[in-house]
Amino acid sequence: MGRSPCCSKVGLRRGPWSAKEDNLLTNYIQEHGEGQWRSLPKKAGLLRCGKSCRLRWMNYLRPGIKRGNISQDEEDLIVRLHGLLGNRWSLIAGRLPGRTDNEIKNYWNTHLLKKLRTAGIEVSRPGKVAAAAAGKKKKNKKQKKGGGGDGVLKGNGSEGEKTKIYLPKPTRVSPAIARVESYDSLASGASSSSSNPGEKAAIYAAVGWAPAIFDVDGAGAGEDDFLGGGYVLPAIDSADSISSDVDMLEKVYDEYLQLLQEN
DNA sequence: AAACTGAGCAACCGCCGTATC
DNA sequence: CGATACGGCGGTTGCTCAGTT
Repeated sequence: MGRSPCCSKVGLRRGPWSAKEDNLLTNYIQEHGEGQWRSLPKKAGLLRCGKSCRLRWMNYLRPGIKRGNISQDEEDLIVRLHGLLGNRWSLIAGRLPGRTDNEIKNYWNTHLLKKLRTAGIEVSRPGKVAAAAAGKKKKNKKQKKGGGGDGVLKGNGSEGEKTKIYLPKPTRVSPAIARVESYDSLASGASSSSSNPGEKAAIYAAVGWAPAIFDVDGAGAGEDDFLGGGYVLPAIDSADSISSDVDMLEKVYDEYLQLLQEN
């Protein structure tokens, strides 16, 4: 389908927002509510494109936004949810009140990836993002897309095709997820509408990371390691290592179910 | 003190799915 | 039923600033 650019860009401001622009936007939205982003800038007297306004509002001006100081709990949750959902930042953000997808994405790319790597944990990021985050960005401008960023949900593996996988519908496969102790302690009292472990694994499979996302690094991270060790991506080394502790699985699964319901 | 380097983060870009016409 | 608008998402870029040489 054809689709015109969101804005003509002609005569529109770009770059950092000024306090005045923030005010204009905030005031307008407080009066008229969100939505109609395309026409909003004009009505609000902003020389910005609608997308830019939306982004600014969603990420910074919206009431209840927390900035910075991501707590250990939040960090743990991010890691777990990332294991579940992959780079679905908006979903992850949905589980962290006051946090935005952009912030979480940035935090992941700048802090967590580094932390995981420092802990000897390899995080596979099919496509190119890994390079950008690890070795530090720049270059390769405009090789965007087509390479598929998110290997977890957008399939693709490492080549160019796009095989998109949408929110999974559970189907049965055999459970196979490695236990990661720290996650037991992390798992916050998940409800237990849960059920069949096989079904759970199926969901992981459906999301695309099963069963390899969590894989205990044999050498093991000690308590001081990130998350107490255990978050190891990506490869399944063996079926043995993904033995059958379903405890963590159940908890995470419950969360995941909630996620599905919420969305 | 200046130049250089790298990390962090705000913002942009392009694509997608859905709604509407 | 196709075209377009819209909202949203994830990946990437590029500016800024702190740390290092």
